Amino acid sequence: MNLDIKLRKVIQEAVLTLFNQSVEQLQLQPTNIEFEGSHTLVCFPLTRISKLKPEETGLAIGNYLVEHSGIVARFNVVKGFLNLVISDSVWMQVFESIYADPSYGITSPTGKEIMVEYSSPNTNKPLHLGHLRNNFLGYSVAEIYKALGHTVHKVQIINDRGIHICKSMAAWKLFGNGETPESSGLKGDKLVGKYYVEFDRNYKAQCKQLEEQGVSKEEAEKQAPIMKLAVQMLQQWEQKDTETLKLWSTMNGWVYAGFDSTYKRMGVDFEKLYYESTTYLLGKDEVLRGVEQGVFFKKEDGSVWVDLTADGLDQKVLLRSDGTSVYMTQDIGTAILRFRDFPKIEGQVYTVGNEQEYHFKVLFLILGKLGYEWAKKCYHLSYGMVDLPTGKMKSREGTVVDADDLMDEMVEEAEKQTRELGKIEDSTEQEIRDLSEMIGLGALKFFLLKVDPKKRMLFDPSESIQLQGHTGPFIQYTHARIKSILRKADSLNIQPDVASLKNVTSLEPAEREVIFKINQYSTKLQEAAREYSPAVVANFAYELAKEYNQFYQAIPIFNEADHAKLKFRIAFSQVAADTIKKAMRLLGIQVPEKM
RNA sequence: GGUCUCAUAGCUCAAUUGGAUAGAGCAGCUGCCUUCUAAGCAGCAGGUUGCUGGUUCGACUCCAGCUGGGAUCACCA
Repeated sequence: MNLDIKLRKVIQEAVLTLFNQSVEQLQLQPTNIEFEGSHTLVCFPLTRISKLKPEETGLAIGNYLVEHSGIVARFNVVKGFLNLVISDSVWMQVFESIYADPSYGITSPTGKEIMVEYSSPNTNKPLHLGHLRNNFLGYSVAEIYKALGHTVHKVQIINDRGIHICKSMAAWKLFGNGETPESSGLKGDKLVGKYYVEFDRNYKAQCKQLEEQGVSKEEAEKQAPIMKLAVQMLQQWEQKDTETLKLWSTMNGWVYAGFDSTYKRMGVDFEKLYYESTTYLLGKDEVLRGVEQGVFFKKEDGSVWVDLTADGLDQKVLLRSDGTSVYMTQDIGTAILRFRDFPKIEGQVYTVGNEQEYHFKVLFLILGKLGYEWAKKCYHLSYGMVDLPTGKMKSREGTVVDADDLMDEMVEEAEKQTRELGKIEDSTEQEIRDLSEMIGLGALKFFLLKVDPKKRMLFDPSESIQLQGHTGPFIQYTHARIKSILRKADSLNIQPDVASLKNVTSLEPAEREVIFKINQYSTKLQEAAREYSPAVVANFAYELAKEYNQFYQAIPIFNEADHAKLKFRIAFSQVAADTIKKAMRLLGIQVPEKM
């Protein structure tokens, strides 16, 4: 049984015995470093029950625990805080149970299913820094839920339809001269992105020219020939014009090939892809059904609305007067379709930036009004924007940080530092490149995941590329370091086993700290899932690595004369490395054997 | 303007969800490689938690107001 749970139980027992009353909630927290002990009971809330001063309450409980618990060796009371010292034999038991359990931290299947949506880019531009945060977050949240025994379906919706892709198509048709990814050597998404920029450039020039001829701004924006072409192509697309459809699917195909290689490098994956072009009509029936049921209403011009003023929001349009769908309509259809495809899922997690908070509030309310119980189990994993030192990323100002370029830079920097440190002399060129890839991506992922998803964050390229300190590579390094010890132990034929652990009766403070951290793993995992926050896992991995390094620096392992203790330290290092690896895996970060 | 949200060391982030003297990293300064990997460890310095009130044994955390950022409120996606 988990130590914290055990401790809570005996404290509850103490309170019941001493004060003749039961308590549900106990405030148990880690002890501050300046006091002796590992667990601290906050006594203030208990004074109502004990009818004693906080100090006296702590003293009474402390004495009881030392005498009856078999867990607590001694204690001290500072103000209203009862600091408990857990006996080393108990710490050893905790360690032993983790060590002996090969599936520690892996929960058996719960039978619960959820869906996680992430990425969901438009198909007119390459992926950028914002998508990286999105992808790493969504992927990691999915992995965290999997680790807790849930079945998770990773999906995305691809916005392959609409005026944005038609803009790229229009520009390509006018200026492309048949250019392809093959002919240009450009990645497909980059090529299509290039024509999107080309569209914008020409569109602006045409607008300006028209305005100089005396046309009003609004009129110019409509009349610009290139825009007229894009709009015309959208209409032709909707009329299923063969030639337009062909170009559309060709260019989208280029984009998907480009995205695929980027996703592969990022290490993210999807079980199923939803395409807007195939789902955009599905919401319409549901909306019309809603009109019949009276949850929506129709205006005189034929447009359909939902009234959310009772929920503190306003009225939203669901179908245009010409009967066509809006974005919201599509999302209604897609959500319902997903629950049909995966009938066992309890809910959905939408990994989408916080600028769409209002949209999802409305979406979930509407799904609830349509009578879908699962609407309550839908969650918008809303994350903050990634800012640059210069402010927001603006495509028109060319300040967008491209995902592929950024990964290249990070890996390049990792390789540079790896070679400078010169620890890899016996490695092949290929091994150095693989290692650099692992470190560069580890740095990037950790950087984006260590921050609370809800908060907007700053990406300063010069600082973000750091590989020391509170970073992924620091943790990767700690893992590699431990592996080096394990290799040495193996070569010395030191084989740790459960039996020899029984002969270890005392622990060094640094060892206790590491066991304490490792013991927190499952609690942290649950917290991360509850909060939809990989940052909890990231910071746990960092703290564990930090604690281990302190142990590593303080205690030379192989100098130990006591053979049982030596074996324990090898076992202990093994568990630390495994836990680091497991935690990092949930972030999508690999750890090396050597670095 | 309405609604939502954020503000913590010079910079980037934490703070066990109301608990002790608010912690890390980077940047700066000082030590530690003849011993298991110095991408490390130890230490110094750095704070009126945006401001003003309130709630209570206790507030970075909750409430109100103010200041300053950001988002959102389209028959756009």
